[in-house]
Amino acid sequence: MVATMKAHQMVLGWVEQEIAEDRLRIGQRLPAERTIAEQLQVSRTSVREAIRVLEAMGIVRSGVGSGPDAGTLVIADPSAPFTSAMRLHFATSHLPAGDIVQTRLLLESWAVEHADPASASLESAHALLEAMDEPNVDAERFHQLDAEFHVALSQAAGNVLISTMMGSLRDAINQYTLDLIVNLPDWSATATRLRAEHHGIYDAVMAGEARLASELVAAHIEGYYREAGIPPREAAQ
Amino acid sequence: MVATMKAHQMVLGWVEQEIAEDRLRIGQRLPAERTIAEQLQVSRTSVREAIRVLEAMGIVRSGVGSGPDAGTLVIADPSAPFTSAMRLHFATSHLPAGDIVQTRLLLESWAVEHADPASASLESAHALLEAMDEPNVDAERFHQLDAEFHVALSQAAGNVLISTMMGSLRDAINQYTLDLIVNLPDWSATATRLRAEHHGIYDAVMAGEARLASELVAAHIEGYYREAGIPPREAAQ
DNA sequence: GCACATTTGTCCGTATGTATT
DNA sequence: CAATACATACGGACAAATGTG
Repeated sequence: MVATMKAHQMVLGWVEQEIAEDRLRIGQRLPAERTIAEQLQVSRTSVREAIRVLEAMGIVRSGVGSGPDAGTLVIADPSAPFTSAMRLHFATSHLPAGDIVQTRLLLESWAVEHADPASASLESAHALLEAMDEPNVDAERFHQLDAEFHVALSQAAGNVLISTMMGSLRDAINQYTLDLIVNLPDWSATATRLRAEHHGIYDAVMAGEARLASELVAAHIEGYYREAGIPPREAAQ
Repeated sequence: MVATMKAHQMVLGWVEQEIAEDRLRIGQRLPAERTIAEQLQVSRTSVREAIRVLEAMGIVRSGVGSGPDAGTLVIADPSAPFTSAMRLHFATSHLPAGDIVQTRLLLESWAVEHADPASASLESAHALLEAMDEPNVDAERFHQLDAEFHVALSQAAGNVLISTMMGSLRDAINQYTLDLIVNLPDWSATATRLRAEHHGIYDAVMAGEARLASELVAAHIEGYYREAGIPPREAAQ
């Protein structure tokens, strides 16, 4: 069992154990690659492969040179694995766009319903609303602000997992939706509608109208994707 | 930009492009590591690092030798990145158990509410029910069957993303909950209750009582974790 | 059964770039 | 301006697995 385990997986297991038993905390640095290699009796190549995987998972970050930003240190970026992996799986066409939209709908309507009106992230949401209200934003810029608005909104519920997933899902189909949105017949009319809906959602959240906010955001997302041509599988919630 | 990009990321980008443009499909093999290295003008080490990352993402699988199981071939296992990354992030203590439970509750109650009574996965769910009804299953075995039952149940809604996430979330806190369950004062009584609740949920799904099934499963999960000592942040749904 | 080719797995040595001291 | 520490990257070499002739 242990003998047949690949060398880099041994390193992965070692790091996981070190973290689980609190010998490695966030912000701390891993030993140098050569040191780990010697300790675990594997080659540096294997250590590097493991570090690459951990990097992709958002568990560590490595930098060259010396000093505070150098070496390999433990971080906590839960969004990293979701975003990149989701994009690739979506590309394989084995993850239907409809499933992604449906999931995003579920997560976001929940998040909005459970948002805390006093949350700081709602302040950034408001700032993004104002930025989108500028008359001279183009479709692409609007789309980006739109994405940030939805993420900020969903952070107000205080569940890092849900807001992280939400953001990653949107990223995964970002290009997909953008391609369709910029080709809309009447972008100006669509933008006006989206602005009004955003304000309606934001106001409902701030007023503590949880149920209404949830319904508004669901309708907003459904309309958005229906216009973009992604078939909504069924109404979530 | 391109010049400063790390060598293995170039390989990752290349693979993603190959997949996105449909030159690389599921089941197909990547060129040999040395071939890729030569094509992209990077070292074999860099190619291997990229393959390790893709492997962790559940995008490829590599085997030694020659033949059908050899080489590096494209697969589609969306659960891989979730399960492993979730476990590690949970270990860093920057992903609260309450958030995980809350998310699982949301996903599973949705899945049950949207389950198709005619789905094949409900047949396996029924088989698992019967296995759990055996009087001589121990706590650990019961726990494992329990986990499989919930996954099978959530697959009946037909959204691969949601059932995958659901399963991974349960995996991430699997050990956590198991440790507490096996130390229950009266395991026998708990098992009896869980059995009854499982049957209730299953029957409601089969009868098309979506709303009821959803409420039952929510109560079931909440009770389960309350007993295990994880503070439920708030009722989801 | 045996030699051979192919391909991943693993390791080592070495050179380079970066940043602190 | 060195010396040091570290990740990055490359190429060569051999082992192990799995087929084919």
